[in-house]
Amino acid sequence: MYLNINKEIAKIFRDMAHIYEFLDDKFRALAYQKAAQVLEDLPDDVRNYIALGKLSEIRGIGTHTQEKIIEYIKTGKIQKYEELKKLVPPDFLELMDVPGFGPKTLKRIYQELGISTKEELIKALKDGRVAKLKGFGPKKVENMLKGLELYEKSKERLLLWEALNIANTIVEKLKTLKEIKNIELAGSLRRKKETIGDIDILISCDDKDREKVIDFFINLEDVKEVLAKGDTKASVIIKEKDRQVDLRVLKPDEWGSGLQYFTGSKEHNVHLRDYAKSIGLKISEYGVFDAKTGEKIAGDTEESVYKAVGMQWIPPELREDRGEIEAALKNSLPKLVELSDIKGDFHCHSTWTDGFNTILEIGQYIKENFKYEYLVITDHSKAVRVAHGLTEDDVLKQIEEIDKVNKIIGYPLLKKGIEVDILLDGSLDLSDEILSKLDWVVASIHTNFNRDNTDRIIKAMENPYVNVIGHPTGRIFGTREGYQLSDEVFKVAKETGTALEINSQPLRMDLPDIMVKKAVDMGVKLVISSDSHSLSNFHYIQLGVYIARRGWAKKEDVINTLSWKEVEKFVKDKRKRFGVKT
DNA sequence: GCCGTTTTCGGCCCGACTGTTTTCAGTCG
Repeated sequence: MYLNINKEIAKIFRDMAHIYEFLDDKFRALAYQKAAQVLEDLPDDVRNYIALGKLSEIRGIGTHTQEKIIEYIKTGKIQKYEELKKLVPPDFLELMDVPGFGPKTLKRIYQELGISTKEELIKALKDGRVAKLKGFGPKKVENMLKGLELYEKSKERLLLWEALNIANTIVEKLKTLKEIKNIELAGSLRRKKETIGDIDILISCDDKDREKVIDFFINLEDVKEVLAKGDTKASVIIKEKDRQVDLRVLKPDEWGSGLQYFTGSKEHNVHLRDYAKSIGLKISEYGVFDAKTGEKIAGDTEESVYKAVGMQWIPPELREDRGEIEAALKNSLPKLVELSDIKGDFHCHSTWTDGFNTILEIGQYIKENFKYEYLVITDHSKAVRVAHGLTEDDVLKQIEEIDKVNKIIGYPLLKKGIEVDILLDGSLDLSDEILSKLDWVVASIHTNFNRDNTDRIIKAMENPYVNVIGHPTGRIFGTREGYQLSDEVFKVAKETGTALEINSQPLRMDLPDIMVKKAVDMGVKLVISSDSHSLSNFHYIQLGVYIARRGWAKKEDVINTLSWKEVEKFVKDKRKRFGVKT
């Protein structure tokens, strides 16, 4: 059985794109690249789209790519791909991702030197054979070797939370320079993608101040090595995690178009510029121009850039070419949820199980550092032995403890909850009687990840006391990929009035953005949770908000934006639905 | 191979940089 068929086919399409590039058929390459992207962005198994006849409706998938997808599902392979593979040495497909290794370069090395493996190629680069080819030289060869090193390094991407912290430290230092007029993170960091390659910082200042600003940047104590320094750009490697940080300096009147361009994504920019072209405009990092007269129409702010092409300003988190351009044209972009909308947190652990802080410490910390109306304490239940999960008796005792702490705090900030375990058969490891005494119940899977868990999750959602499914896909970066959530899960969530969690732990970020979008589209409610195990963890909630925004979530989609009274209604409504007395 | 934004055929983002060239191809973001 296929573990993740969307990704498998996307991988093949990416390979095919590479092969077509190699064969100098760049537009066909583009088409396969796009189709691969679309497949990876699908929140659901591609077979379900086919069953509903909706696959070819998606922009980027046409009759021929659809046929090939169906062929793969039926036969486990794509004939055309098998044929194409014979035309390119297998190592070269990977090599095309290496900086400095374009299709033209590789093709000539293959044809003129008869080289077909990565190993041979490295040897030929080093012994001077490549440098002797016409149009090649020592510098190019040097850059290719450097590219190989960079490629190995860039395979390890930073998690968003780490990257944000590193970048913000530098931004704060830069902000102390009064010459800087604007400063923003750019690239995938500004879009809040799950993982980040390079850190891009954008600033604007007067021309005369450029040198001073760039010098200040490359002389920061965080900098380990300066890679490049020019008039408009500097690249450094910083001490922390040996990461590359690029600083780009813009002119103040090009701030908007520059920021727009450097924020990306590439796909978003291509689509945007393509559209602009169709209405007689031209967009570049220097501004929006009339294509005929060359007259500059906009560019000082990002708003002006989008406005010039008749669109709403698009929040960076949406700029992935997943329909935001069409929506912005129709003035129908959602108003995304914001951190300031969040009134409470629904998932955290105390010293009663595997948390580092007592309930009192947690309560006092939240009172001092957050403007929350409520925080639900949700320790583990007994099945999670490694965390000393709570028994029925423990739960009753903890309820008393929370009442005591609330008295000390002065108001009922802390609510009584549990992270109850979903067992292999989908039943829960605490009785309904105990669950009924709690304000809020998170149900999570902590065992048997390597199976389709649809049945377990659905059974848990059909329990009247379960309010949200914790970390729904079970993924952990670098450890487990997580299971797919079938359509059925979203349907039953909607029907039963059960929410899905956006777990904000940096290693989880679970739900992933594309599934958040699916939940939003299907009317399933979301809960953003820090899943804190220590006081500093509570700040992860910001990360969850970013993910929610990348999934197009509005305030109304997120339970944390409700007052506690409204949360209680959400809980009661579900119990009523199942005919339970409340 | 895809798509329809006064197109169902004829396009497919834009500009900078680099290294190799005597005017530009290849690559990148």
